[in-house]
Amino acid sequence: MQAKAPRGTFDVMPGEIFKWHHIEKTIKETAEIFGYSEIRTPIFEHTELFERGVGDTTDIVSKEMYTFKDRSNRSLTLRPENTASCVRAFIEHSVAGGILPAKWYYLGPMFRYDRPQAGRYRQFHQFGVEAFGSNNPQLDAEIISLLLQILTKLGLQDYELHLNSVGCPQCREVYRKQLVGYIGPFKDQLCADCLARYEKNPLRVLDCKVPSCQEAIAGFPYIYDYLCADCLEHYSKLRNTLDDNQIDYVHDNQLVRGLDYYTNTAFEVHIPQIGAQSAIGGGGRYNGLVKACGGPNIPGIGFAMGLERLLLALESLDDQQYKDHKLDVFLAVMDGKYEAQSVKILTQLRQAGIKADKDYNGRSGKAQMKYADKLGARGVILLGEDEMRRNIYTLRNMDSKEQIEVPADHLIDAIKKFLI
RNA sequence: GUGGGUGUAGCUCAGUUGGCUAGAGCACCAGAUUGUGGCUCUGGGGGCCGUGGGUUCGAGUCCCAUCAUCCACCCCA
Repeated sequence: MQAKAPRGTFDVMPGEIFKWHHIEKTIKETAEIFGYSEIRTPIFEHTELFERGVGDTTDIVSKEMYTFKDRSNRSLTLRPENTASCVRAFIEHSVAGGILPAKWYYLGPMFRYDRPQAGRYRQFHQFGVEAFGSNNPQLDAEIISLLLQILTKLGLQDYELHLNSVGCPQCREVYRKQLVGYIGPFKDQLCADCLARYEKNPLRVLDCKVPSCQEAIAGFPYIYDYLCADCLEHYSKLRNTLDDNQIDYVHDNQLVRGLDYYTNTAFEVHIPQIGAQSAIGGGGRYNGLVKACGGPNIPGIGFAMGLERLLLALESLDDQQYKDHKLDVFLAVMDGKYEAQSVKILTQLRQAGIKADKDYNGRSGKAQMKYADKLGARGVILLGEDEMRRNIYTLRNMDSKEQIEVPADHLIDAIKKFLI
């Protein structure tokens, strides 16, 4: 039995949790300003949901899922992402029969069996949004804008937005056939990975980083050159909307997302400083997904954002601004015979909503002062022989060192006036 | 799944060509005259030297394996 969290997982200890609270709060507030409501789906789902919803040729499904059998021999899988679950919930609860678009957000842990490295964990956390029931490119722009606004609110400036369109099944099929024809003669120049991509998902050969592959495919057309009239219009409307709203982006012909269900808009936001895993968020349109999962023919769009990566990017920022005094007052008991009395006072303070604590380890008076200081107390209440006899308390302000005596009956008011 | 780096106290690290009871700083605890914090000084607790083998009179130091961790590939958040 070793005390060690499993590989690729980690604890967020109490001293660090304020960072998480801060980004979670910012994220939720922003999503709600944009009109998105939280949805919580199960941490595990039927394995089949991910196989169909994510695509069984993807790396995620083919080699990264935590899949297990339950006691009734059902095959279940810890969610590797949350879009498939949202689609399932959308269908299961017949949301399409209500007001559309349905605008949802989620926040929670995801699981992928990957080799850990900077910004990549086996249990990691994503924030994401999904909007079902509109194909309006303004909605694509809204989603991108939401993602960027969160980054801005958190104080992150140095991000890059990459944008592309992967077309619809019709124009992509035309392009795919052309591309296969182009690549065919150069097959022997491709790396082993690209040879596999050539068979399964030839578009992905385009963003291979192996130099020999890049040489082999140099000059080949991109999907952009094959977009049909509708897809091209969708893409230019999106770009116009972004331009109108001063959102900078880079058109990236090589941005081809790994998940099978994407149509039209694809985007990624990178923060290069955080390492090789620099994609802090990414997403796109998935107009065929709801139908593919057995629902009505309803379009959708969404993105996901990695919270650990967000934290990495935020690490350079000043921590202090998020920290607060942990305690309003510390109750220092200078004489052991008043221990019982101190517990009663503590109870009153806490009932009055004052953040208060005391020593439980028999510290001396001096040590209690040190302890109060380390706990970040604004003030200390001194309780000893003198105070008990005169029915008062001594109140010390830890910042100003000022000390006053207050009648026992007025303790709560005095604390609020003197310290808070 | 592949490659490289690293594993010594809670944390950051020293530890000379293998050789006495394994060290420092920070952190923690206790003192520095009687009921008072941050600075300073003094003292103290705490180490299967990642784990398991091997070489040797002798291994923290060398060799092998294994695990973990970090970084990169891959993929992605």
